[in-house]
Amino acid sequence: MPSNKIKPTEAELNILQVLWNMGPSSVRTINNELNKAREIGYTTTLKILQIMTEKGLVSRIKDGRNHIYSAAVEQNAAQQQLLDKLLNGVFGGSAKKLVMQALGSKNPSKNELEEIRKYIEELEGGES
Amino acid sequence: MPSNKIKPTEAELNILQVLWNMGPSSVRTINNELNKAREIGYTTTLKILQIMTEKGLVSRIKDGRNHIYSAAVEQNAAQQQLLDKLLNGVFGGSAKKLVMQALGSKNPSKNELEEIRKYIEELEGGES
DNA sequence: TTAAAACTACGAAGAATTTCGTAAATTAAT
DNA sequence: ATTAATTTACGAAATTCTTCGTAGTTTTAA
Repeated sequence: MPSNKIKPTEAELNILQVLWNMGPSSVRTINNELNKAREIGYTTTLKILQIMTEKGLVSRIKDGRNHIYSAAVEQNAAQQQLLDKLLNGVFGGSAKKLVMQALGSKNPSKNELEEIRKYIEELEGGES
Repeated sequence: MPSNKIKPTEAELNILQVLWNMGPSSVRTINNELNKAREIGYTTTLKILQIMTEKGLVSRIKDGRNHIYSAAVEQNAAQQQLLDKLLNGVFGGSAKKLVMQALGSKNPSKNELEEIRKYIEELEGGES
């Protein structure tokens, strides 16, 4: 298997989000994005990226004097991992509870609900 | 409103889980439960509980020389809070993606799917 | 060609979290 | 009654995470 356990810290997760949304990016770009939410120093972002490189959470290539960073963990894998943790951690393993709470608290559009309903019907058709 | 923001640390969350599952418990009991997963010293557990008391995450009463601790945050509130975090953190705020991934990866029973489907239909009836 | 600006590396301070040792008090056992 | 065991409080070490300053290099601008 490709990677072990994905356990990004808060700061690392913020950076991964940027990379997932924007694709491969320079430190400058990433830092600019992060600063939309909260002031954070350039070298802070750089440092975290260097740590993430060591951990294998991101990869980087040189582009002139710059580094271009990319997420090295799939968004899906991270989603799955953190979802499992939440599910077992606070929802006692009940996907139903989690799903219902997610649907209830956010208010998804009719379209989204429709898609989810169809998906459920697919699943129901499938197996026990 | 009763409480502000619930932001339990990892260790605190482990303890809350025990309290949610077992109800009000002594330090000894809690520590025993935690030790089923991983070795952890008695005074460590005690210390975390003391910190949690200060933060208002748990409450306690005296029972002879012992303290009996109870969760002071509702499981629901913690669920909501952590769900939001996951949603915004890794699912880009899309409840649909989260729900579908949760349904897809776990495999809920037909009964559960049925309940969820009904719930969705309720929601669809409700609002925009 | 010199000065300013932008970049990486690195160390280390600061903050938050986790861990446990020790002391003091209370209870239980011998 | 002594001793051993159990408990709470507390301090502080150890660990992890976040933040940034400084130094050195490379590029850009004047």
